[in-house]
Amino acid sequence: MDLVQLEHFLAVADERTFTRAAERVFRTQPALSQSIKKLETELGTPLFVRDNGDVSVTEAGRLLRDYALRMLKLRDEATRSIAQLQNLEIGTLTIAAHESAGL
Amino acid sequence: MDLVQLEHFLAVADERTFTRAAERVFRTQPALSQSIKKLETELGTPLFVRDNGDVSVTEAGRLLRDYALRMLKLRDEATRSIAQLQNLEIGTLTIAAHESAGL
DNA sequence: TAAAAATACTCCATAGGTATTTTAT
DNA sequence: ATAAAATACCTATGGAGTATTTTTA
Repeated sequence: MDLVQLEHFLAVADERTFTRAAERVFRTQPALSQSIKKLETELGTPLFVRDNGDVSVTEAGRLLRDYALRMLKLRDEATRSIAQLQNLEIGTLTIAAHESAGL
Repeated sequence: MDLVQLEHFLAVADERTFTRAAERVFRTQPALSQSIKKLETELGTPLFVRDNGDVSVTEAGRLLRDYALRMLKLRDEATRSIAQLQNLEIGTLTIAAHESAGL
């Protein structure tokens, strides 16, 4: 299980078709099918039911969806707060330059 | 950023040397150095300070550590709860077999 | 000098693409 | 007959290994 697989999984869960989900994550449909299949194999259970008309999420899929959303949200938070920290550091440097120039 | 990189990162943060961390995650030292470097490049900031004796985590590293722990914990939780769901389903199937046999 | 980290390079596993077939309505 | 998913096959990227060179305590 990795974060890219989880993005693929969420795309299919949301779009309810592999083709549309593939567009959303900028992959081809076969690539996405493989990605999902690999995840299902690793977890040992199907995440989607394909036999009827459209694609629907299984009970295991419903469970995973919640965790996936939380993990991806944490990743985004982490990225943003680290970027913000860098901005703060740059800001501090600027002020320090001002002060030493003034003295 | 992916979950494997985060495991590598946590190993270095804990062990405070790339060599020991590499053993812990069953990789070679150069592989681990590359893995960390790639993460640092992506985040645009160093995660460790190497210039003194041992390896210590930077401010950005301290931030990331918290998120990494939470993400990996969620992954483990997800895996376990899906596995548990499967056990429940197998249990249900067994009972159903019992009942239909009994009737 | 003796540790550990960085660098150079090589290789191969696999993620992802194209082409095609199968499935279902 | 059409649209979507699965399958087959191929290629290229990059993750990880071995060997070696810095680095620093």
